Amino acid sequence: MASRFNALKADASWQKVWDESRTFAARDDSPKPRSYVLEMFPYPSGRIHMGHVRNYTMGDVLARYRRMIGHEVLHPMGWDAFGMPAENAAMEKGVHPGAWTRANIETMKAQLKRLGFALDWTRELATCEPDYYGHEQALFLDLFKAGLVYRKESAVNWDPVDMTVLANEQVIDGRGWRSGALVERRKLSQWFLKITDFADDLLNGLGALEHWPDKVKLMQENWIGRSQGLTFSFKLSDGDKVDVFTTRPDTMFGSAFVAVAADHPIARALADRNPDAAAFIELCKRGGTTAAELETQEKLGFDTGLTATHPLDPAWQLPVYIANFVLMEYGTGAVFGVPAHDQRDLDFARKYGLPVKRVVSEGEIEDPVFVGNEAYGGPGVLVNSHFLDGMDIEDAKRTVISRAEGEGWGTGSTVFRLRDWGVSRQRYWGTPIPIIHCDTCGVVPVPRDQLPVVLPEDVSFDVPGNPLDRHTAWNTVDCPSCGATARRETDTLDTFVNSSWYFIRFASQPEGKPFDRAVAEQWLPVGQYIGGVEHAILHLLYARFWTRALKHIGQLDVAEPFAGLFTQGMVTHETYSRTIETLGTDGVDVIHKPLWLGPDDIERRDGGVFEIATGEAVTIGRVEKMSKSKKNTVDPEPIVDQYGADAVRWFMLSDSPPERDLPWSESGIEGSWRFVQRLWRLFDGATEGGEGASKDAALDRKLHQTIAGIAVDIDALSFNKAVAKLYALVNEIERAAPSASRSAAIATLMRLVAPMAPHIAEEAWAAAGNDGLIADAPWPEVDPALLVEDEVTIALQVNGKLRDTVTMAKGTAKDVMEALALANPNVQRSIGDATPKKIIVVPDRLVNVVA
RNA sequence: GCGGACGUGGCGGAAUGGUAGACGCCGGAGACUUAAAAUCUUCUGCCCUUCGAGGCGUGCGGGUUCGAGUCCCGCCGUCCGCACCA
Repeated sequence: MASRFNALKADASWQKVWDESRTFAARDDSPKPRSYVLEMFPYPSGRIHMGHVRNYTMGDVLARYRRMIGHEVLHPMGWDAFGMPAENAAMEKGVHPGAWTRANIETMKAQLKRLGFALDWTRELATCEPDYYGHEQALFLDLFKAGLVYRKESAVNWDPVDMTVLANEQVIDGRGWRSGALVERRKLSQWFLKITDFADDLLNGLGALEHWPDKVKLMQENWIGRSQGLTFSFKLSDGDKVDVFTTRPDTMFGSAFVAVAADHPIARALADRNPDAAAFIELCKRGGTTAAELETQEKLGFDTGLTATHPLDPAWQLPVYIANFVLMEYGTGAVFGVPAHDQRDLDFARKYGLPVKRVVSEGEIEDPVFVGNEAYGGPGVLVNSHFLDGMDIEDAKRTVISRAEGEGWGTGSTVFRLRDWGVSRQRYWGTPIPIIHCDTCGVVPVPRDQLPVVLPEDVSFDVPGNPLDRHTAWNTVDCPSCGATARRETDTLDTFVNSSWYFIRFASQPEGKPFDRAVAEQWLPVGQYIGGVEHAILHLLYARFWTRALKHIGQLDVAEPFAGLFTQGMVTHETYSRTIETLGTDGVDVIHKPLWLGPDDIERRDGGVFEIATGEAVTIGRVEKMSKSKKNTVDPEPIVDQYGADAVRWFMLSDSPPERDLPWSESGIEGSWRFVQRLWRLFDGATEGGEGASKDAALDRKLHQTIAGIAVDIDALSFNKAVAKLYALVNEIERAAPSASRSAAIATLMRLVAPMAPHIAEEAWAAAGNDGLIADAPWPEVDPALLVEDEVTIALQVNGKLRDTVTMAKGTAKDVMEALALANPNVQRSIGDATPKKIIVVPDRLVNVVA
């Protein structure tokens, strides 16, 4: 008789079977159609969290479903194992980063296994092992040889807490993305990858990514930031010249000044002989870079005393300023100011009393004197602009550019916001950059036969900074070129380099080289990539670049690494807090602030919520992303212990659309657990023999509609809809009287739930006497004849309002429908004395009487 | 400031321009039980009700349409990304 489904026991036994039979190992030589399903690999921080569970469950459902429809599926897992937390742990706990990382991997791997993911563990990799990063070093040298790697002295973002350089992308509001410390500017010799060589291609390539979210494509587009315009020269009064870039060459006749960045060569030259200029430049550098500071920061300038000759009017001299709002990193580091049509220029002009001349008019206004403090940037017609007068903006741009090119003082040009990728990190726990610095030979690549350059194990973290710098036994080497004593590069690679090609290594991992081209090309691109939207720019852009770079050097012919991308929402939870009083920094003021409490710290009683430890009343806060700081995390492991893997997986897929946030709740997981038990009661009952040989046509139809429906939903990653359809099917099976149809439906249901709840599906499959694994079973076939209803419910409307519904045979003739509608008492009552003016009949849908 | 997404019951959310609220959660009532748990049945947008029905409902205001959650215009709100990018 019906027993309980023992999830703990079933989970373990089926996981063991899958493991031992290598059920999910992908075959490189398979003749089947291929599916590469990949979720962003985790950083081994210690334990898995609900975000991982949700991410990997989604990928798993897709992978298992694709197997069932006959694909050879590659669904691998590995570890993004280099990074700063390991070094932080080393400093705080005195444990070696490698030992810490490898222990975390063991823990997390065991946790992932308990969720029964259909992963090919034979391809597992960890980026911190020499057999991964050694190949990365080889690829780095290939790119170096191809001229895609260079070294330059540059101002870098220095994180004073983590004691490292950060990429621009890792600076958020002027603070380090990890430490939150205010970033300083420093000059260091750094390694760069020439991502800007591919700026155009990276931008254009977005157009072909049909299965990427528009949002992510747009974010990348904005990040790459292509601007078309004119780059041209001003002759300066000292005989020098200055190049500027503008997207508005049409406004040439509205210019009032030229401004250069504080670190522009002209500014630096002036500072050498003018202490006031030097002081101004210092002032500019001190300015904060946060959004709030920038918004309120005044536009400041320093008059260099130089003048610039307007290229279209030799008699016209413009003052040249050093200005705090001009960026050296963008364009040419110099601009010409058109105050009437650019807000920053207007602010600047008003402050220094410069002329403000209107050159674009949106209507009747043609007065050259521009009034007000709001620049006009909209459409219009050129005015006060000599030969440009009367043209629209685009015409005027073209005219000025062709004139500049004809006269030789400027060229039409494209400028990108994207900068080259600085990959040097002054850290230990990363891929050593395979370069040797020799006093005589300069920069010398490590010879291939000396790869991998392995990280030394014996390092100490008792002082800040990079331990590799202090490790002279490691960093002192003979120059491969001249044999003299030389020094190893002690910078390591940004961890984003590790994740820029791991998906290629998953597809093919030979021993002697990074990948086998033919094998990798069979699997790539990744068909469906799933991960958090936080990687929309950095990781995804770098991986796209790396793929292009490999293509450029002839190692891999793949246009894009990820054909399909899905960004899943976060797992959220209520927050709990009570207010505590604490003294402010002055030691006097009393500040009220929330003390966050965890879900296990509180209890609900007497209609309220209280802290268990103190009995104090607790405030329920907003539902937020699970985070340690808000203490609203739920550890997956005890949940799996209590409810089993299938219930947890089911909950992860239920209710919320996968791209939106999923609010974790106790009642939700209990509901999922109840459903698993409901399934078991059906499956268990089915083995007792399906009594009756009768057909149940309605149930047959429902079953086949469900098979077809959830296939569509899974393909679209609409797991919540697939789950709802399964609930509806189960409801109907439970209500149905015993019949052959019902028994068949239950047998089919096993396969329908197999991608989502694989353990109970295997258990039921085996109990029903089937051979082999349900994981290897084919997806049920759909009988197309059963997808169409033979009866339909028709809505009867009067003036668009629903008055009744009637059931009739599908395909009922229009005039019959109309007659039935007019004969309907509810319709008649609603029409009353009025005469129908018009009757709309939509076959198999509705009749609308307009009266 | 620029760009984007979203707004539907107490909650998560369904809905090719055609019966709004599928499915789940919470909640109510009942059955089974000595009792509880589990399970099952049933109700569950709001208002009004003479129990036949009716009215109102998808952030707000307009519009297109026989018909709008869905399309168009204008607001409001929430969230996300970028941000002195010339």
